[in-house]
This record gives sequence, structure tokens and C-alpha cells, in this order.
Amino acid sequence: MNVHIGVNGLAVNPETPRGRAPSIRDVARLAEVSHQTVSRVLNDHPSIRPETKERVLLAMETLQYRPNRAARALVTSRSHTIGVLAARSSEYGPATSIAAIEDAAREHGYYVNTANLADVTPEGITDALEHLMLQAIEGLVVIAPQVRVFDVLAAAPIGVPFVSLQSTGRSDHLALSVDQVTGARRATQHLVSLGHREIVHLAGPQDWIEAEARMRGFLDAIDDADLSLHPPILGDWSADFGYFAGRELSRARDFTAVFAANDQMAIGLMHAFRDAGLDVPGDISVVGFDDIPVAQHVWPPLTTVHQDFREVGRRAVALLLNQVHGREVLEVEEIVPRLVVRGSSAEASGRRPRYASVTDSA
Amino acid sequence: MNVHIGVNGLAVNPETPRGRAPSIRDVARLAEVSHQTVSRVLNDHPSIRPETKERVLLAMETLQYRPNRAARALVTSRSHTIGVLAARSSEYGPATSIAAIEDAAREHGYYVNTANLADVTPEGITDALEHLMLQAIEGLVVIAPQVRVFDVLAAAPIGVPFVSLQSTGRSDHLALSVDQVTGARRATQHLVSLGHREIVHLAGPQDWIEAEARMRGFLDAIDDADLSLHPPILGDWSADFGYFAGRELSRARDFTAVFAANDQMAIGLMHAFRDAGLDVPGDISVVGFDDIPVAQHVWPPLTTVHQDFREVGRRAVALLLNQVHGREVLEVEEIVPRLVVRGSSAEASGRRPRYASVTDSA
DNA sequence: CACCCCGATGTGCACGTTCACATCAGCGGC
DNA sequence: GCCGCTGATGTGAACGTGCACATCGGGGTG
Repeated sequence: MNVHIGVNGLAVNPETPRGRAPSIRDVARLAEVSHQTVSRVLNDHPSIRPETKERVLLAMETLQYRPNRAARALVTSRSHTIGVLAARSSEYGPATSIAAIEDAAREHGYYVNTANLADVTPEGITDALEHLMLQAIEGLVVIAPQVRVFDVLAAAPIGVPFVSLQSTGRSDHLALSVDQVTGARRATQHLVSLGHREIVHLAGPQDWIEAEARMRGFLDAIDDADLSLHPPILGDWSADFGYFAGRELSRARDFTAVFAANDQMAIGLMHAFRDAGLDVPGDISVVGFDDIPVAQHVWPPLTTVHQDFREVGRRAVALLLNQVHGREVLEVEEIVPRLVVRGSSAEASGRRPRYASVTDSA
Repeated sequence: MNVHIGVNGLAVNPETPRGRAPSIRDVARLAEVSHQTVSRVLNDHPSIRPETKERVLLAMETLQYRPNRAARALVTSRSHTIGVLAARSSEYGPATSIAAIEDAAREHGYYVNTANLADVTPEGITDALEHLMLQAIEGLVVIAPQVRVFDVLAAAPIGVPFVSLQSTGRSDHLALSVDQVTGARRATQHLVSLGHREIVHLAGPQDWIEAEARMRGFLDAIDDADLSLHPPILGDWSADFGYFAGRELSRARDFTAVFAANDQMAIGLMHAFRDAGLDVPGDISVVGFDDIPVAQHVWPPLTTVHQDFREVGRRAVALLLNQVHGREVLEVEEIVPRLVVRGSSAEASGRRPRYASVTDSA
């Protein structure tokens, strides 16, 4: 109700004409210099007498001057904004990375504008992209890890450098590759080393880059160990899907371990197994991926592959801004996620695993 | 490496002079009208002959014209951007709301700029606010639900309408109040109705508005039922804290139920109780708050209070944009979250509760 | 038939900033 | 004592758009 707080914020300053916000000319007048000198102070120009600078800064202070971003953007044609193209951004992983991107960008004096992919149709993607381009973004971070997105991106000339948080294997852009393949392989090898020979993979949706990488890691490990291959199940990342998949799986029971492509599905799986009277890890071992914060607190504590989402976001910004500024792009070292063994995986014999408590993260 | 895709995006258009992006004047020249006519087409001015409009649109198309947001913002002094001041934005609830806010804003042709609160010191808050104000935001959504934030907000005249996702009880701004008090009261009453008389509240951090509201709902219910009050434990929302709190609690064991202020802590609690050899809900009932997606898949499935975070985000934007456009602000109806009874709460006697499966959400 | 109004379009300026260039004083070197 | 350089500052234009106002033709009204 009572929301109008003056027209213009701080508004009523006697020095400032009308209801307008103070401009550099107003500051200049007060400091008795030219507007250009004020501009120089703003931009840290070297040849300004300290005394003059002082006077200008004082004038800015008394006038409560704020530089006008639009005017600056207009003349420099730099928006100081980067775009983020994201999918499913309410989930822990992406959300964490996005937050880290925003923090890192702010630290570098940049703004972030996020467009969430409502649907992954070409129209939806073009639409989101259009929105970002209208914002005149200087760079783009892509966290929408469907292959399809990159097809659209490749087709639409976006004209700004972009970085993806998923390695597509393409060379038309920079990717901040977390080595998901190795992560998935290690997870699978862990199960193999526990004596499991019939392992099922509950994968992410087809077309998702991460799902594909984790699947490949799984297949590699199965191949290395010379095991027979169960056809992977394609899920949608959700715990609910994990539950339903687990219900189906517990009918057949021709396996002793499941590697789920993310923790949510793994948790849903365990729920279903419990419902079916199967003990995890006594009857069936389960391994997840991501290490979301609750993973170590569910029962049994989930063996999973830990990813540092914040670090990924940070690096993405660093990489992107390097490109934006035309600096040399340093070699991108891959981040290898690490396996965290907890209670949901045990030897195929059915013996109890060593108990991993909450302190394993310390 | 191979990232530079032309200087300017689509760049090489013979109609466009130099390397500059096409402006309305370029379009005007090609369409053989004045730049003002082009502007009118852009802004859907009524009195334009359809034929002329057609010609202009065609010229835009061939020139791949994009309006320059900075120039427009400069002259209209409207940024078409709203700011979001957020805290802990990687968690499910806030992250979901933020995503919904972005979607809704985009639908209304607005951009969203998010500033995450690194720390809740006055400096941190001012800093984030400063960042947003530099962006010339037209409105602000606050999801940083500490009381302290509102103190700073009240002190610093932000000069734009703002909406908070938490009800502060103050009248200096609009709040989109989810009735957390009622939600918490219902959760507690549920435990009371199951015969529990010794109920502990694992609260959120002091200073958090939501923590306070949930605490009040708890206290109200305890008071109504005339039960003795256990001193609430102040947590930090995290599952890890829930675990440690649970360890402490299981020493005393002078209670039969715990109402946790969010699901993460509830899950941590259950973990600790299990470690201590206590059965949930056989020995102790646990109720959470939020209904995060995994809540129904942990063991036992968590009784909790469901909130629709997306709806909250959507409404926040609607409310805010109404204010921004000076439209009448319609009465804000409170959203009352609903209790979802699952397996983690049972009668104080220790009898097994009816089993609530995943289908309870269907 | 003169008048006015309205629809359709054009003209010039303003927005606040930076950039290119101009100015001016002081100082060292010949 | 003059030249040129350099540091410190000022001057004017430009960026791309929207707004206020001007213009012009046509049609209805008296």
C-alpha cells in the first residue's frame, strides 16, 4: 500500500535541478571543473591533480551522484553484463553454480542476467537467447546441457564469446570441463571392485550432455571389467522417477548394484527398494552422482561422486571474462570429481560396509 | 581458442556502415521513412499505415536490426530491470523462487539482476544494494529474509518499490506473505494430535524472518495445547547442523517429537537418531518444513509442510510490476502452506503410522 | 468554401557519458 | 630566449533512442 518513497530516491537535493538525478555536469559545476574532468576522475585517469580529484569526489558525495549506466553503455557500447542460459535451475547443482557465477561476476564488476529454458524446443532456446541478446550481453555462460541447445547456439550466430559448463567435445566454444566420464567410471569401478558383476545404470535424459558423459564412463568401466551390459534406464533426474524406476527394477532383480546418474534418482531408488523389501546395501548397492548436501544424511548414507559446483561457476566467469577482454585464454585444466564412499554401497556378498558417518566430509 | 566470431556478430551487412550495429536511422534510410517512423513501429504507435509498417519491418529484418537497450534506457530512464536481493540462493526453496521470478519477469519483458548476499553484515547488504542500484533497477524483490536486511533497507532510501517474500510485519513495503505461522502451527498441532506432549523445535537461525514465524507458530500451538516448553535449538538450516543437533538431543531423550524448521535439518536429525539407535517414528516423530523434492523419498518419508515456491515467485513479480507501473495494488491474499503427512510422524504410543507412499503427491 | 480536426509522417533536440582533439602553463635543452 | 614536450584541463561531438512539436493532406462541418 504505502510504497511510494519519493519519486526519485534521495531526490531533494538543492544543488540538483528539478527532479532529475545529478549528472557529471552537475558535479562539474559544483566542483568548478569541466564535465570531462569529472569523467576522468570516474575512470581513474592518471593525470589529474590530487587536489582537483579531491574536490570532484567531494562534490559527488554531496550530490549523491551515481553514474548513469545506460549513458555509459550507450557510448562505450559495453553493457558490463553477461548472460546465463540455464535449465532446471532450481536444482542444487545448477543453482549453486549460478549463484557462484553471480558472485564472481559481481566481483569483477559485471552484471548477470539469467534466462531459464522453459522448454528445450528450438523456439524456446531462440527465445531465451533473444532475450539475452536484447540485453546486449558481452558473454554467455551456458548451463543448459542439452546437445540440442548447442545445435541452436551453433546455428544462431550469437556474436559473443561463450563458455559452457559441459564439455560437448566440440571446438566451437570453450567448455569448462568437469571430467564426468572419469567420475562415472570411478563410481562404477568402485562397484566392480566390491565384487558386483550385474550393474544397472539409471541414466539421465537422452540428449543431456552430462547424462551422456556419465553413461560413457559407466560403459567404459563395464567394458574394462568385461561385464555383461544391462540396458540403461533413461530417467529425468528426479527423485520421483528414481522411485518408479526402482519399483520396476525390483521386479526383475537380475542385478546387485545400481549406478544412478544423480543423487536425487539414487534416493528415489533406495526408497523403492526399501518398499520392495530389499536392503541397501545388503541386497543391492546404490551409487549416486553430485553429492548434494543431504546425500550423506539419507539412509543409508549415499555413496556418490562429489562435484564442486561453486568452483565450476567461479572458473566459468574467469574464463569468460578472459575471452571478453581478449586476454589470452589459459589452458583449461579439467576438474576431476572425487568418489565419496558411504553406506549405500557394499560388497556383493552382502556383508555390511564400513559405516561412513557425517564426519567424512571434514 | 577459436572463439572470435566476427567483431559484431552478424556483422557484414552491406547496408550497414562500417562495423557499427544498425540503428533506427539505418532502418529508416532503407525503408525510406524518417527515424521517428521507425521508432513508432517499434513502440506500436497506433497511427502508422500498415503498408509503411510493413516496409519498416522488412527493413529491420534485412538489416538484422536490434534495438539498443542502453539508448532506450537513457532517454526513457527506464531500465526494464528488476533486482533480486537473495541469500543462500543455492537452496531449493530460494532457488526455485528465483527461477520463477526470472521466468515471470521475462514474460513481462523485464530483466532480472540478482545479487547474492555474501554476508549479512550491513556492509555486505549495502554493497549488494549498491550493485543493484547501479543497474538502475525499477523494483526490488527481497528474498534475503533476515530482519537485519530490512533494517538496512529501511535506512538506505532505495527509491524503488520493493516486495519481500517474507512478511516482516512492517508496513514500509509490500510482503508476499506465505503464512508460515499457520503452517508451523499446523505441523505442531499434528504432533500434538498424535499424542505427543514433549515436543522440541529445531529452529532456523535467529534473525531470520521465516525462522521466527515458524517458531511463533510452534509456540502458539504449544501454548494452545498447554504443553510444557522445551527450549528451542537454533540451527543454521543445514542438514549437517540437524545431524549434530540430533546427536545432542539423543543424549537427553526427554521428548518424543521434533518439529524442524526445514526439511534439511529434519533429514539430518533423522540420520542422527538412527545412529543413536532410535527409531523414527517408533521412538521419535519428526516433522519438517518446505517439502523439498526428496522429502518423500528419504526413510522414513518425511512429514512436512508444503510450500509452492514457484507460485510465490510468480506472485512477487506480479505484485512488484503492479507497483512499478503505478497500478492499483490489489489485496494480497496469504498463501497458506499445507501439511503433508508421511511416515516420519506417528502416535506417541509408538505404533506404526499408516504408510505414506510416493503417490501421496498425485 | 473556409475552417478545423485528425491521421500520418518528419524535424530537431535531449538524455549522460566518453572520445578525440584543443588549449595552456611550465620546464628542460640548445 | 625559443622550441618542443608533457601534464592538467577544457571543448565539442557523438552514441541511438524517444519526445515535443511541426507539417501536410484529406474529410467533415458550418
